[in-house]
Amino acid sequence: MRICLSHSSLKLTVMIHDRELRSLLHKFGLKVTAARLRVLGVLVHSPVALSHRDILEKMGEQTTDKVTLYRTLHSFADCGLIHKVATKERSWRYALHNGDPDTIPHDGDHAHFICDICERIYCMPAVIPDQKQQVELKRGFSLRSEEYRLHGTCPQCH
Amino acid sequence: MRICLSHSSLKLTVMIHDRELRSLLHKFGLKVTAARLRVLGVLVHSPVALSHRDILEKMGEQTTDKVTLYRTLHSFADCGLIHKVATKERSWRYALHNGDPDTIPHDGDHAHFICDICERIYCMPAVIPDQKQQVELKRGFSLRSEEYRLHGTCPQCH
DNA sequence: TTATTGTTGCAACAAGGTTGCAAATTGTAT
DNA sequence: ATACAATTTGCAACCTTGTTGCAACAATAA
Ligand SMILES: [Mn+2]
Ligand SMILES: [Mn+2]
Ligand SMILES: [Zn+2]
Ligand SMILES: [Zn+2]
Repeated sequence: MRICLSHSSLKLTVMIHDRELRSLLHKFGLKVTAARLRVLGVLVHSPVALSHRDILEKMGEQTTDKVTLYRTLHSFADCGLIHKVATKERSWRYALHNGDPDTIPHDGDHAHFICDICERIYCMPAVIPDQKQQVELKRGFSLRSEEYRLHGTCPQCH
Repeated sequence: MRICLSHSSLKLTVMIHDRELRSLLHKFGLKVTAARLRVLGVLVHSPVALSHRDILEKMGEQTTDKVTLYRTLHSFADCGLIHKVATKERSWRYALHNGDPDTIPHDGDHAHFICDICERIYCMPAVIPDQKQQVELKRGFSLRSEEYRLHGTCPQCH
């Protein structure tokens, strides 16, 4: 089965089968289980970030319990295998962190762009507070974390 | 009853009673009803943004049905009387738009700072995408809206 | 192979929010 | 003041997203 691991950059295309998925789990220090392989399989084939419900539906026959899926997604996100992005509607989307891992670290604060049309989620460079904001921060605000989400139309949908 | 309408700026202090609340509702084109007066009364006396549950609790005796409260908050937010700010935990907080209305328009995109300690929500100046982001946008992304939330410690809690 | 530890499925629960509808209330026109 | 149309309210039922506790089960390491 042929799939594109990096849909947004369209740089590398690889064969993915059980073997690859197992080693991916290994690489992130996760035990290899049937449920995790199935969930990872779904994520790896999706160019867009999926909701819990989306994933459950895409699993079809091979479905898991919904709680197991929540727990699986948590462990994937905790170890950095996937990222978890909040939507406008206050629910979560999950996707392989498929940008260039060197330029877009999973754990650092970075912005996400969500396309109103195709719903694709893009990682954007880290936010650098502009001058005005820096002024505000100097007035006695100290920053611990931030969430920056951009909505609009992506290059593919223009 | 003496309350401070603008807690964050601490600029003007006014008497608020039924009369003022009614005219505030009028000003925003809303029918004056008992429920709205009661909800507005709670919001007007709070220096911090409140959740639906907070408001219900603060209404005590004079409580309304929870659905009525949701609907009331929606109409307040729709007409710009209050603003509705998402928290990290994916729930909503409601507060009078009590910054300087000239510098911080309700409807424009602006950032919110939420204090981890006191939970106060501050409106911050509009976000100006930094250079890197502008580059990304020029690459074919077009921006329609954004949500920018900052978390940390506010001046009052230092 | 077995022991240890992490993972799964199930049922029950919880928060936050919405829908449909009948009854009550508001603003307005007479 | 009265009547009317249009909104608003309360209630019950429902929905979505996500969590908890627990017993059974499976993956790894010794
Ligand atoms: Mn990301
Ligand atoms: Mn605001
Ligand atoms: Zn798109
Ligand atoms: Zn504070």
